[in-house]
Amino acid sequence: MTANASQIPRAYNAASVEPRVYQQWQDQGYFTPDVDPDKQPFCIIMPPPNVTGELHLGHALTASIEDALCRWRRMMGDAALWLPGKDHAGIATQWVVERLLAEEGLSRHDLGREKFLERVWEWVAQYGNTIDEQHKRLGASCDWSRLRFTLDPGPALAVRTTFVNLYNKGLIYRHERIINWCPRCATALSDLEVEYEETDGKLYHIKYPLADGSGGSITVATTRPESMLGDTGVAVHPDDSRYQDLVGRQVILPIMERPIPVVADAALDMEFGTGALKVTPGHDLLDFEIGERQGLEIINIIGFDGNLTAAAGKYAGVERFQARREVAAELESLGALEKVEDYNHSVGHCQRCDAVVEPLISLQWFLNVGKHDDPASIAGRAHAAVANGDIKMVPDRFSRVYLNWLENIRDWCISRQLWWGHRIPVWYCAACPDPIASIDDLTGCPNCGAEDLRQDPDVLDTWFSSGLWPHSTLGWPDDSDDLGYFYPTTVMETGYDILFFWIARMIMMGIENTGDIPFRTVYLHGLVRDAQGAKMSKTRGNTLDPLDLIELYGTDALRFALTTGTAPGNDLRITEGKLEAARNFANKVWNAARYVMTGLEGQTALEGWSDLPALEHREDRWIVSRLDRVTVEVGEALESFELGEAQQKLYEFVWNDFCDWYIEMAKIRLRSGVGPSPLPVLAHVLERTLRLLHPFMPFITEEIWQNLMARLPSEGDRPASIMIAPYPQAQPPRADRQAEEEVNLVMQAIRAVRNTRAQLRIPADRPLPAQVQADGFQQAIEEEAQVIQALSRVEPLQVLSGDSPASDAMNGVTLVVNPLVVRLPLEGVIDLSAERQRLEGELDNARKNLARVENLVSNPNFRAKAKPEVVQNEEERFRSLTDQTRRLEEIISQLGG
RNA sequence: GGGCGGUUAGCUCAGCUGGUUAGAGCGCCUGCUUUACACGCAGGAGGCCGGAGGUUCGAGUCCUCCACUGCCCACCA
Repeated sequence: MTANASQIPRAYNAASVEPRVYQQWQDQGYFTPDVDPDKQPFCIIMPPPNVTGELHLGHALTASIEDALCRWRRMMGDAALWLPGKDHAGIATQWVVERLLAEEGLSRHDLGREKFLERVWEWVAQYGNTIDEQHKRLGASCDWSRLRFTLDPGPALAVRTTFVNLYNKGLIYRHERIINWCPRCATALSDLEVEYEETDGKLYHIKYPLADGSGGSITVATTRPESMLGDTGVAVHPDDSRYQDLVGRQVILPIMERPIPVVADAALDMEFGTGALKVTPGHDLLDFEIGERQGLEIINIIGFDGNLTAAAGKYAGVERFQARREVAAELESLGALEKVEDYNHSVGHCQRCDAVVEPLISLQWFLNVGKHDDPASIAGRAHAAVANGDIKMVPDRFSRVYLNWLENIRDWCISRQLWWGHRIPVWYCAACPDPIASIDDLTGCPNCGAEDLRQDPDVLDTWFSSGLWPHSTLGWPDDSDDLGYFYPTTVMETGYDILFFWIARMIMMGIENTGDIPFRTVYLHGLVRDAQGAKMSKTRGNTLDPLDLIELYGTDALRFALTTGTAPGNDLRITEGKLEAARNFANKVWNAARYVMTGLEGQTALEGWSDLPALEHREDRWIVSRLDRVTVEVGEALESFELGEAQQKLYEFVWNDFCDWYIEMAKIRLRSGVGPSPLPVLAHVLERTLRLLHPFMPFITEEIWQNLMARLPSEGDRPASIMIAPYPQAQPPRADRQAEEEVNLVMQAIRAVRNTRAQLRIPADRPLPAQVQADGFQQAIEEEAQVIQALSRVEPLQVLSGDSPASDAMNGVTLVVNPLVVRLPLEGVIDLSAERQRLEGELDNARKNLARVENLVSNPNFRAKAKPEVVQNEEERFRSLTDQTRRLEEIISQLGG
C-alpha cells in the first residue's frame, strides 16, 4: 500500500481504479444502512429504470445527483439509504419480447398467455440486470441488498392491496366509456400517454341535407371525414342565430342515409368552422359528452384493430386512413363535400409506438381521484400536500405546474390490454352478478362456491405500481422496520418530464395508502441534450453512451461534467469541452495530491496534521481560513440542493487557492527549510478537500485518500474509507481576516510585477530589482519577501518603510497595489512619458471609482437604508480609494514635468 | 387558448434572499520543456446582462409591457 511516491502513476487511471474501489465499498457493506434510532434517516428511492433499459445520460445524471446527496448525508452521519429498483415497464418490455418472437415467426397469441409470460421472465432474467451493473460503474452507492423489482412479491402485494382497498371504497370502478386507444399496441392508454403533435391536415366541410326534403342543409366541418359514418347528430350552439330554426329537426347523414337530429349544446364554439358540429359520440371525447347530454346514440365504426367495423356499412374492414380518403372521395362524388381547406391541428399519438391514437368506447377500469378542492379526495389531499408546503419542490416553479395539473385532473384509466404486468385482481363468477376483487388468487367463488371463475384478463398501467414505489419498496403493506424508519423518504429526485406520470401519482397513492406524504422534497433535474441542444434519441442517432464516456474521461469526470454549471430544473448540454474540463480537474487533483505525497515521503514531523492546533505562518493561516470558508459555502449549497454551485466553489478553491498559490508558496518554504514546515498543512488541506469532493468525485477521492492516509501518522479515529469519514465542518476560530488580507496583498503585488514583465516583454527568468513601500504592512511583506521574490522573480527586493523611495527607483515603473507601492527600476526599458501616461490612466480610473463611491457614502438615503455591513464595506472602499488616489497623485507629481 | 422557462463574453452556461469595477469552462491572443500536472504555468483581449418603461439610495437580480426562442397543458370539430 505505501508505495513510494515515484510509484504513484503520473496520471489517474480510472479504468483500473474504479471497479476495484467499488467492490471494496460493497464488500464492506457501506451501502447498506441499519435502522438506527440514534441516527437521522435519509432516504432516496431511485427512480426505477425499465428492465429493458440501457443506461443513458439521463440515468447518469439522476445517479450522479442522487449519489452525491446520499454520500454527503452519509458522511454527515445520517443513516443514508439509496434504494435501487427496476420497473417491469409493461408495454416496453412486452414489445421487446414480441419483437424477438416475431423473428421466430411467432406472435404472443401463438404461445398463449402463460407461455408468453414465461418467455418474458426468461428475458428479464437474462438481460434485466444490465442496468444495475452500469449503475455500479457510475459509483452508485445504492443498497443492492434492498433492490426491488415492481413485480416482486412485496410490491405485487402492495399493488393488489391498493387495488382491493380502492375497489372496496368504490374509487376503482369498471365502466364503458370513451378512452384513448392505440390500435398498434392494442391497448387503452391514459390521457398522459397520448402525445399531441402539430400536424398539417385538412378541414373537410360536409353538407348534411335536411330530412324534410326542403332542399335546405347544414354544413359541418371535420378533420376526420371517415368518422361521419358514426355520426348520430349535429350540434349547434343554442345562441347561434344562424341555426335557431334547425334545432330539433332531422338531417340525413350522407352515405349512410341515416336521419340524425340537430341538437343545441353550449359546448360549441360558434366561431369555429361553420358553427355546426357533426357529433360522433363513439370516436370523439367532446362528441361523447355532447351525446351523453343530448341522449344521442353511440355507434362504434372503428374497431380495436384500427379498421372500420360492420357498423360502417360498406366500409367495414377498411383501414381507418384508407377509409378517410375513400369517404372523402365518395362525399365529393355525392356533391356533399362543400370544400376542403388546409388545416393545422394537433393529433394524438401513442407515447410508446407513435401510432395515431383513436378515441373509442371501451369497457375499462378507472380510478376516481376526485376533485382537487375536495379535501377528502385523493386529488384533494395530493393538492394540499404541495399547496401547504408539506412537500417542497426544487425548483419551486414546478409546484404550480403540479397544482394546475391536479386542478384539471380526470379519472385515470388504469387497465391495459397487455399480458406483462400486474394482472387486475378481479374475478368474475359465472353464477354471481358482481365481480370479486381479492388480494389472494381465487379458485372458488367466495359467494356461491362455484369454481367457474375467470380472472380479469387485463393488467394495470405500469404507473399504478410506480405510484406506490416509495412505500411498496420499504415493505408496505407490512408494518416493516424500514417503512417506519425511512418513510416518508427525504428526497425524490427525477426529471421534470415525469412530474405528472410519476411524482403526482406517488403523492396521491402514498397519501392514500399510508396517510403520510411519500417524500419531503422533490428535486427535479432537466433533460440532457446534445451539444447542439437537441434532445437525445436513438432515432436521431445523437445519443452518447455513458459507458463510452466513462472509458474516455473516467466516471468522476462524467459525473462532474453532468452536475457542474447547471441549475436545478434547467436542461443541460453535454459537450466534449465540459467533459474535458472535468477530466482536467480530476487530473489536477491527482497531481496536487501526487506532489503533496512526494513531499511526505520519509517525513516524520507531521504531527498535528489532522487538526493543526497552532498555525504560525501567515500562508498557513490563509489557506486554512480559505478552506473553512469554502467548507461553509459548500455545506450551504448542498443544504439548498445547489450541487453545481458547491462543485464550482470546490473547483475554484482547489485550482486557484490551493494549487496556483498555496502549493507554489509552500514549495519555497520546503526548499529553503526556513520557518514551520508546510507539510502538515498541505496534508490537512488536501485531506479535507478530498472529503469535500468525495460526494461528487467518489472514485478518485477514495483512491488518493487511501494513498494519503497510508503516509500520515494516525491521529484520532481513522475510518477505513473516505466514504464513511465525516464531512468536513468549518472551525470558526480558524477564520483569519488578517491573514487573508495580507496574503491577498502579496498575491496582488506578484501579479502586478508579472503583468509588467509580460507587457514589457521582460523574460520571466530575468531577475528584476524591486522596492516595496509597505505602508503599515512592512512586517508582512518582509516575512513574505522570499515568496514575492520567487514567484515574481524580483531580486533583490528592498522593503522600505514609510514614504522614502530610493531616488534611483524613479526611472522605471511604479505599481500601486494599494496600500503597497512597488517600484521596478527599469532604466532604458520604459520612458518617462509612457510611464506617466500609464499612471495617469490609472489615476483617472481611480478617481472615477472614488467619485462613485463617494457619492454613495455621502448619500444620507444610502446610509439610512442600506444594511450596516454594506455601508461599512463602502466606507472601507472609500478610504482605500482615497488612499490610492492620493498615492497616484504623489507619484505623478514626483515624476515631475 | 392557458401556463412556464430561456435571452448574460465568439460558444456552452453559473450568478441563491437587489449592494465592490458582472463570473467560469472552452475558444482566441502573447510568452513559457519553471523536477505535481502541457489534461500544464504565467499574462492578456473580449460583455449598454434581449428591448422599453417603472420601483429603489442602489437593478443582471423586483414589477409592467414588448420581441425572439423553447417546453408543458387544453374536449383547436
